[in-house]
Amino acid sequence: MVNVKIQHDCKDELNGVELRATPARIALMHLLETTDRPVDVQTMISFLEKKGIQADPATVFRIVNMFTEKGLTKQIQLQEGKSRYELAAQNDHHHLVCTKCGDIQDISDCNIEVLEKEISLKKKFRVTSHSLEFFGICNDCQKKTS
Amino acid sequence: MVNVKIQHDCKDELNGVELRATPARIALMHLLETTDRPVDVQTMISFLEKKGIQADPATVFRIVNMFTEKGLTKQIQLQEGKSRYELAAQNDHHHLVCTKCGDIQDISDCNIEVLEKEISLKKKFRVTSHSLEFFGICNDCQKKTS
DNA sequence: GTTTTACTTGCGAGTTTATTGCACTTATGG
DNA sequence: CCATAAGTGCAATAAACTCGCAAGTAAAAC
Ligand SMILES: [Mn+2]
Ligand SMILES: [Mn+2]
Ligand SMILES: [Zn+2]
Ligand SMILES: [Zn+2]
Repeated sequence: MVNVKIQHDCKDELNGVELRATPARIALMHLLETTDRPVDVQTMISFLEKKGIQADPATVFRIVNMFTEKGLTKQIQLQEGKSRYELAAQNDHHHLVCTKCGDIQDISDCNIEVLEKEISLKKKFRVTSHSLEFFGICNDCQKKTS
Repeated sequence: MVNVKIQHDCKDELNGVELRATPARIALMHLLETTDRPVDVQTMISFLEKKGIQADPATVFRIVNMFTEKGLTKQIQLQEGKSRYELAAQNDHHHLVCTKCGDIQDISDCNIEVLEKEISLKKKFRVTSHSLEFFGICNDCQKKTS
């Protein structure tokens, strides 16, 4: 009974939101499920290439837009002039971005919700989402002599 | 003694950071000083045109980069795929971005510093800056029947 | 006030990120 | 297996932004 669950192929996730399970989409879902940081389109293209799936940039842009539209992924922008994508299933969290090595870490348990409520009341602004990012130097980079 | 202080020409601010006071720079400093929301490059170009100063986009991009480098302005990105700029002299604050009309309001007094300290300790990440934006529907847009 | 010089700008070319139309291909349901 | 709707590749296009270089100008030196 070893290896009964060989490796799921994301077919269900994709068909579940009325998207066809194409090689590129399956591979990208795997990538997103196994990566601990938000992924940009260029990284996706390289990843697909390594897997033997050549995909046109236009296609990958269309895929991530679809994924986001269907609620599979969340699009985030970390002041880089490009978008990154991560699974929407993850609970609300934010990021630590190292301005030296580019490392991106998740942080949770920021009780921003408290702030949100204050804003709703004080400013009469109906908050639907927020983005909070911290920039600085990660632990590793602090150790490096530079 | 009316109108003794005609209208200051930002020459001091500019020369103070070793930048020459050119017409475009002076006009843009005025714009930034009198606008209550972060300004993007296209808006700057239109503004200059209205003032009779035609400026090449490359020049305006260079100007805002210089301003930011010299510490006159802060560059911010509100998930729009482009940068906006506001005076760095303003105290630390964040923004409410209406996803309907594009309105941008300032918010201050978010004690993010508390969070920053926690992160420094827990994650050993040296925070140098942060970005916090709330997206939603502004008061005016809530009233509109849509 | 004129000259000098370093700083600025305009222009053109080029890069990166992203979108769109259209013909061709493929996943999916029957 | 077939039909068809959905997806993809390719080419064109667009917006944001950068860079080199020649020409222009602000500021300082005379
Ligand atoms: Mn994340
Ligand atoms: Mn502001
Ligand atoms: Zn780092
Ligand atoms: Zn609004």
